[in-house]
Amino acid sequence: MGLDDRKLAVLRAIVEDYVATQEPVGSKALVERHQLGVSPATVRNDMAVLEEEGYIRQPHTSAGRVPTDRGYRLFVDRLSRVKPLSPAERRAIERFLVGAVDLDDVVHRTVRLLAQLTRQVAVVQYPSLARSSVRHLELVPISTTRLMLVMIADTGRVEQRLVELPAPVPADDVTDLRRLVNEKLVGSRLSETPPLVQALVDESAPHLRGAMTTLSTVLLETLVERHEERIALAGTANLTRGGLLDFQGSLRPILEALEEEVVLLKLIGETQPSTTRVLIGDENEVDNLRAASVVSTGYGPGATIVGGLGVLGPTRMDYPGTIATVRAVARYVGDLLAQN
Amino acid sequence: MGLDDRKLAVLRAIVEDYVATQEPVGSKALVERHQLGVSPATVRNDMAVLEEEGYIRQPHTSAGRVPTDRGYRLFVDRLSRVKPLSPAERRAIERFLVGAVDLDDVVHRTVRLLAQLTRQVAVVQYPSLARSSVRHLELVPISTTRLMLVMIADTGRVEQRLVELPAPVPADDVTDLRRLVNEKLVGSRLSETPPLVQALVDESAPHLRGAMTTLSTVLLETLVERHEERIALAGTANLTRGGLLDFQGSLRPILEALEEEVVLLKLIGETQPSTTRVLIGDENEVDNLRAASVVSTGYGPGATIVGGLGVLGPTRMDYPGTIATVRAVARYVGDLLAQN
DNA sequence: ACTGGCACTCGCTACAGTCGAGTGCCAGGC
DNA sequence: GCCTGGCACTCGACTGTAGCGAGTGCCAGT
Repeated sequence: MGLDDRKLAVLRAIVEDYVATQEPVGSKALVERHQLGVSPATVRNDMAVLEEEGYIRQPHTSAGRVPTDRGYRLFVDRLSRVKPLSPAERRAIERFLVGAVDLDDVVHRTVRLLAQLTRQVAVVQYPSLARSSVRHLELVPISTTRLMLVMIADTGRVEQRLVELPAPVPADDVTDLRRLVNEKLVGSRLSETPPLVQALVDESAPHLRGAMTTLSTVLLETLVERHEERIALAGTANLTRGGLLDFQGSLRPILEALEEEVVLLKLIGETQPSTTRVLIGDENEVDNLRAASVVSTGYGPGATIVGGLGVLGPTRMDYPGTIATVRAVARYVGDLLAQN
Repeated sequence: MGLDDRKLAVLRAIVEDYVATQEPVGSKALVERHQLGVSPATVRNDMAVLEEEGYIRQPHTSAGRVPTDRGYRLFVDRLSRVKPLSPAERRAIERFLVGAVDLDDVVHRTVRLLAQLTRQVAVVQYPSLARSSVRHLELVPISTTRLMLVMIADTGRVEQRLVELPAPVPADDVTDLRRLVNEKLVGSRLSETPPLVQALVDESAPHLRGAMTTLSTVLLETLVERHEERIALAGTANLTRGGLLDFQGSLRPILEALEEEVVLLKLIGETQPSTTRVLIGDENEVDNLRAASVVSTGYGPGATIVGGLGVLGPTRMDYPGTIATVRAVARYVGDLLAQN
């Protein structure tokens, strides 16, 4: 792969121009707009090599070049520096997140902020229950055979679920149940809960066992499992920028994918390390999103990660800028959670 | 306005054909597909009158006719009967809603069901807090100066909010606060709450007054006000059916409108009587939605209404079918809530 | 190894011509 | 008086042709 420095510079120039203009870029325009110090003919030769290597391609024989997914990949990995945020953006972030009163509020503000700053579709995962620990469990009697189970996590997340008891349970027993589950479970991570919950059932007094069993089932089935991951979404209207040129003319598959929580979680929820993840076009496992790119990262108080957030846009996006924004927002949100 | 029966029949035929084919309909095709018993020439004369009255129009001089918003309005008001649901649809509704475990679950299932059946964008408002009454209020101490206020409404809705207390409050006082707010507020409608809450502050013992004041503020400000209305949305991908022919080629304004909760509430939240409301194109107050129609209705246990639900689609939609589906789903959801 | 020149490709636009669906109008018939 | 068949007309959709120009690949020359 004889990709000398100049060829890389050419690739970078192509990506930058194409992202800016949304039009295939030719050799002549390239030398005019960037100081490459060589003639169009030379650039053409370089382009031929780049095309052969699969970094760029020609939409039509007589058109300029367009980066391929592979080209964007190389650009992101080796040719771009993360743009520092403008002071204006910095201020926007701070102003937007100050005054959040609630976890719900934080998440909603964040997703809107992210959509607005990047001008793309923003996705924010609520702090994952699997990565939270229990701060408090509350049992509220609704009737003699129904309880409302409310779980408050240390991340501020609150989940509730109706529990149908197999038999009527008197108020005193509810008090006992409440005390028991709190004694055993408060402070423990939900992902490590199953054995604890089992022990809870085994150790409870006979007259509580029936209620405790259904209670534990609900806890395990609905609160611990992935099913209860939550997602906030904003900025879908941004998909229509670039008037159907992006996404090869059909928003349909994208919108469909965005309606599936499972898909969204896959996109932004699997961020383990604190690095920012960039998925470009094809690299995406979801078929519907092969015309899109995703920039995502984890967030959380301090160094721990409790959830993911990111944005989705056309492969033709401003990667350095987007990456910088996503990171910055994640950091601010993490700080906000840390104060909690 | 000399709109005799035949002219109305012609209008009905035009609407039905246009909705089915999505193409301007001409006089010849009309007499072929409907038994009007007259010749194309006669139909043409009728069409000329209908056009003069503003019920239909010609997109181009040499094209067929297309209904105007006014034409759809007349069609909906006087020319269509509500289609009975097919047994298949009936079954789909039942199957879909059975097994809902939670209010959240009910709402999510409902909105997806509605989107799927009507093949349009579905919107479901959570039971309005203003129309609910308090079943229980729970105060969970997070720290000495922070409480989590959890409100459970009789509609099954659960809202929580963090309360920052002005001064540390010992556990015993929290118990007192909990008892007081529950004694006073349980059973009352939230819309009628303000005086009760005020009384609560006035009557509380001096050492509780500070905490009670902020508590009441939170109750009033965030739980009672419109701000806390919630909305579920599904089926945005359906906007892309009809490949950009609907919505005059731009989804942008629609998607923007759908991101604004306030707008959605205006659309479906203002349903007072139990009748189904149909807003066609221009009739809509939201500028962004002047190319769309909305069919909405209220739902609730029995005859009371606790929230709204509906669908949004192109003005060119199957009104009778959509109206029938929306009504049926609303009724089923109401029944489901009544069982609660 | 780079550059200028040149022939070539091919999409885009404009233009002319044809086709046909659909209309409006009018004279004639029930 | 209302309906009908006929006829001339309009105009969008489609087709084919031609010219333009951006952009390329290649080659010979420095």
